[in-house]
Amino acid sequence: MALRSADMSTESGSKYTPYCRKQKSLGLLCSNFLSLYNRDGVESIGLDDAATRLGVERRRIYDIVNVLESVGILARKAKNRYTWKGFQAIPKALQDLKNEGLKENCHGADGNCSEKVSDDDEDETYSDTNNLSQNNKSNPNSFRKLSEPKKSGDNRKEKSLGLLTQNFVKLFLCTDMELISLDDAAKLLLGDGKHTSMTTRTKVRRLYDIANVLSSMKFIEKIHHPETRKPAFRWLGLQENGPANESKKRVFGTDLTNSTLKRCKVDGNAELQLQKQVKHQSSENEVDTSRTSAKSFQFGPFAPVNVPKVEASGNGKPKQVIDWESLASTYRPQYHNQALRDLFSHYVEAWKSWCSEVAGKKPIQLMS
DNA sequence: CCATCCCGCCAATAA
DNA sequence: TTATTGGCGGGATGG
Repeated sequence: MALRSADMSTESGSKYTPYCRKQKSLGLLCSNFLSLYNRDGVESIGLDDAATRLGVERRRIYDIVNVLESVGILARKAKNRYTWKGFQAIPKALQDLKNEGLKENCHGADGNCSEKVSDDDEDETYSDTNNLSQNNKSNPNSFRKLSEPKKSGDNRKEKSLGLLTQNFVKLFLCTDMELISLDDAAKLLLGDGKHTSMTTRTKVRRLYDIANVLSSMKFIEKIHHPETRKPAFRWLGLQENGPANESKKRVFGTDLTNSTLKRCKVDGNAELQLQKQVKHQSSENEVDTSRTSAKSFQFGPFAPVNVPKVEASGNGKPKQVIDWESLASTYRPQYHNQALRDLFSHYVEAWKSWCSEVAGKKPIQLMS
């Protein structure tokens, strides 16, 4: 149902939709997802609900959810159902990842450790649904953890987006590499040299997906290698090193939220055709009329936060961080559902929560 | 050109 | 069986 695509028929006179790819990116979707569910008392998230409200196919929700789960924000509860853990769960999840990575690592006595972390099932957040040991005989391998079985005839779980995400993150957390290109990551993560062609290609594709999501959450950032000119990613999420207490101070760049509605390119007003069903009833989660007013933050009278390529906007300072609110508002999402409308106002709050709950500490640059 | 990565077919898995 | 999950790679988009 709802085969939605670039469709420009029906009226040969209207502005044909240009189809801006960025509007459909996983990064944007992630931002929207986060904004949508970071609200007050969200505890359970239904995949169908998410897909509907975000206006995307189910498949994309799986992508998002898998990577978010890898970082602790979500936890799978049941079929079609995830539990919202929130940003506060991130630090621990990352710490766990780091520990695991460190443990699994350091194989050889060599100083150089090119890790090949591989399988590792669900992260244990202790206080969690402890499933009963319901292992049936028909599952040969259920107990296996360390000692990478190089004969990975394993299930396809090894290739899951979630695991890839975790391993990717571990790379940043456990290695001294501060800049990692996706190509290198792919080679590193798929261990031995059994590829050479499409294997890497495919892996890199997945890493792009992951990187987009992680970027939208500001865990990583894409930059161009100074010398090599090649694009790579740098970790800028919170890192541990907080001895016992973490300072709850500022995080990444101060946000300046401008929620100026803006669109990507030509206005696509041909999107009302798919409004055949306008059921705006709150599908599943009851929408409580919580505080929606952007009380806390005032939108700075900011100009045109451009997005990726800063190109001399009216701003004199070339220093500029891109945060996802701006990002999201810049690319006018054309998902239907007017729930999206509130999202924008909630971006600010979401961001605030994120800042206060998580003690990001990498003192990345701040403008001003 | 080449880096990026969306779309959705269709196969594993779960109910 | 059907429904849910989600690898996987073609090929379009954007630079």
